[in-house]
Amino acid sequence: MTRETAKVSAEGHPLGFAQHDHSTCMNDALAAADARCEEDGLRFTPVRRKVLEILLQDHRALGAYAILDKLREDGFGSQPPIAYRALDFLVANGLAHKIERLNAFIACADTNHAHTPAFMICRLCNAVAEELSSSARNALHEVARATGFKIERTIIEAEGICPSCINKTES
Amino acid sequence: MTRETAKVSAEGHPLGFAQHDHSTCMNDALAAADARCEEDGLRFTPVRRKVLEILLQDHRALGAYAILDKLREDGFGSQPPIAYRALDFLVANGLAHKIERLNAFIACADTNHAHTPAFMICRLCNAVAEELSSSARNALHEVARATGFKIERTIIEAEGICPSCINKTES
DNA sequence: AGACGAAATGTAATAACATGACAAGAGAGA
DNA sequence: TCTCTCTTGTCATGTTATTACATTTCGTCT
Repeated sequence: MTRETAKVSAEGHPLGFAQHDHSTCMNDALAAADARCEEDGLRFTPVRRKVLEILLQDHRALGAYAILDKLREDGFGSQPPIAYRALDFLVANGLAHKIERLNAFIACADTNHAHTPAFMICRLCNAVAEELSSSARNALHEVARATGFKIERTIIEAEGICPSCINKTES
Repeated sequence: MTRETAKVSAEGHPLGFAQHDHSTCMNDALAAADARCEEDGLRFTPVRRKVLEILLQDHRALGAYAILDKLREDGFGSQPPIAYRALDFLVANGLAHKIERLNAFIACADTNHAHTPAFMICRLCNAVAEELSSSARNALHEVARATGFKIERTIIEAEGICPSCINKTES
């Protein structure tokens, strides 16, 4: 996987590797974010909203600098901290996630619950699926409890090939 | 956690957060690596061996540039690819692991088995414990199978506070 | 409304992490 | 020895992330 394809890959079905109504999903997510920020007294400022829009629009993991490019196009500031601060806010409040394997960010697929999901990353099409229930996290917590380690955050990512890419290579 | 402490932190008990006989553990690991490379027809060259020694010596996660500094001190080349190539070799052959959360590398704590362990990362002392059995990985594989996703690599890391740092903050 | 403190933003500079490209050297087998 | 492959040395560059500080915006108190 080159860095280039990581940034501009044109394929894949990120939301659980399944097709969906994109404009609806975007509007819903933004509305949910509005409601959530309102409720929690968070300031959902223009940059923050814009970054979330960008992430939702692309619907895949995006590097901070890719986001920064889009911000610039839309007349926002273009220095790295602009993007990183907005991303910090979104991640801190569960509206987006960081994919450590890719050093990239993705909009949260389920704003309704606080969660630390698992991710499945396709190395061919760069689609990223968010796995919400994740029994893996529970398993990890059990191990930690046995060790006396206090978990504050879990990072669970699987890298491999998504169903749709498996089909393509088989044919 | 600053980048500085990440590089030179002086405390912590990385091997499962437990104390151990360090020189023995280092010699054993190097001997095991020698044997393993011999067996598999791998070229365990001086740079590669040196990088493994550095990782074993520090016994914690080390960034590529920290390793590079030590290589330079020992008369090896000092350009980034020197370190990255050796690290690639070690990681590819299970002699070291990359901690994605830290963009850093750590010597493998159990060279005898091929494995993809889980890691517990203390954000106070930067100790990293390797968890070998990891039922979390099994759970992840089950989820993937249900989805039709083909896992090639798993990344399971927990960030939090290790037992010894919990004790310190309590007192 | 005016003053104040906290939070957020704008901007420059720099640090930290990682790869590409190509030349030169070392080892294994014909 | 020739040659092919793997490894190393080196320069250059690309990518990701933070520090520091000035400025603005926003809520709140009076």
